[in-house]
Amino acid sequence: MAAIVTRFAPSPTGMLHIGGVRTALINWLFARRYGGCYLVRIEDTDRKRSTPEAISAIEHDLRWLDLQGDAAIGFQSTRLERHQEVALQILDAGKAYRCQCSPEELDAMRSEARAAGRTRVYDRRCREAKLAPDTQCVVRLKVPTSGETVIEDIIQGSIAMENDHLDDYILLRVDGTPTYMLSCVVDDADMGISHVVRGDDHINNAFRQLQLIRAVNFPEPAYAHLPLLHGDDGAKLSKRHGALGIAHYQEQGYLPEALLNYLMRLGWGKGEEILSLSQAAEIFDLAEMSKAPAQVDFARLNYFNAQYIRSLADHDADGLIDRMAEFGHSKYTSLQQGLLRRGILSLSQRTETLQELILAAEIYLKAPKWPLQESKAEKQFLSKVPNAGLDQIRVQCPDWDFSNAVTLKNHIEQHVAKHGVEFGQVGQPLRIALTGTMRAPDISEIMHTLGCVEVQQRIISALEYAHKVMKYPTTTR
RNA sequence: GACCCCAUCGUCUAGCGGUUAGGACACCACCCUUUCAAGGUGGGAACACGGGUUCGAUCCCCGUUGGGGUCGCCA
Repeated sequence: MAAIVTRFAPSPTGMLHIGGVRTALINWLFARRYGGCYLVRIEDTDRKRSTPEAISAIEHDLRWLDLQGDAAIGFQSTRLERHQEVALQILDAGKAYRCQCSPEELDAMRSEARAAGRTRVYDRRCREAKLAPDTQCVVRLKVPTSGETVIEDIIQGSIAMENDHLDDYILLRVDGTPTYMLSCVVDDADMGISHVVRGDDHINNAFRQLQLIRAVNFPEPAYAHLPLLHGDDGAKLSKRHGALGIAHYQEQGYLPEALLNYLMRLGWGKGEEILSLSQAAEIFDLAEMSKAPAQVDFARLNYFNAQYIRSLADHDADGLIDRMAEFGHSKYTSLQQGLLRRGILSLSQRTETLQELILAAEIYLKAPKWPLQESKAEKQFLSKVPNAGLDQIRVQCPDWDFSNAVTLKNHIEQHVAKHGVEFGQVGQPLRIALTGTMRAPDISEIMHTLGCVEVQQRIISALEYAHKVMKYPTTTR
């Protein structure tokens, strides 16, 4: 078999959305599976609609996802002359012709065709006119008027289309620039693309592109048309869903590998659900993909992201902390890093995104500010603090072993037993004194993470506040 | 409207003629428990419909319905 070469070919007319990323990912996966090459090409032949902002956004997004392609990103606009050359070649061969129909005439044909229930719009009136090169006109491809074109699509199976339903579509515009149909086919051929893997909104293009490929005798690529993704409301997903731009997911604190893992599982169910890209690349195949469209489900995406965050916290805490710093555009001091290293695992069990993780980590990086933001927590604290003996804990701290949470738990349990109360009567106010919130990790976990000195200081601050508002004694002395 | 495609729990999926239709997310209950989680156990929940083919259809064929895509001098 010839070398496998795939490509992802976004047009820079807007944000890269989740559907486009999935297409890129599938291209990547397939190329990797068969030791092939995955390329990226920007389809910017429409210079009116392509923007430099969109191009840099796409480059940024692909870099974030690490789906940049195995060679430098190509730009279709740089290959104008080659596209024109091929068009002229087809023209010379008599397989294309000049057409001078105006947009107005075409509009008329369009409504006529629609009214008549015809798929083909253009009535081919210039087909045999043999217009001179100097007249203002476009170049159209002569599509066979009979027979049918069959695509053996790797995902969709065999799809047939009657040639008479196909238009003599435009290759070169009036201004001489190539259309997408032309440049796509030429670039695919010149880049040696063996497998065209794209959204199934391109199925109809495949029939038409095949006519062009045959007209110029390019090798025919294999096709695989992916069913499109739908939004969670069942509506179609598109560039117009601004909120679904990939940058949005990055800003929310999703991990690219989690997003990709989630996306990979839409339409492909082989192997374990949580599968790294390299694991997936070992077993992936296009033929196994579902023909049915899938809806994106953010709850499920969150689950995948949470799994990745937890696994990172468990196996590569420093790596995760680095990513938190990067995400928050901040740099942690070595003291803070130490705190995070100790606390990250239990924090990760209650967060789904980097953003949430950073927020949750504040309990270790910042002492609670009294009065508390969380008034319910403050009420809870004030009501239980008189019987909790927090100051005794503070005094005993230096004698306790802070090196791990298990021994700390024993110390606290002994303290609780001495007081003859329920654990919660001490644990609750202590947790709030230490973190300022009721939603926090295990109390001994918190103390272990914070360390003796910080625990003492936070207890003092909390008791001072209690004293201030309810004349509660700050020390046992 | 014409053409093309699709159809298993709410969602993502497994299934490739004979299964108690499996798993995951979400949801509910219980357990664990010092809060919040995580974890564990259990539960409800699906083959769109109608015809065939067959001893037997979720699976094969044909319709219907529903959904999607395309119909640009956009890509």
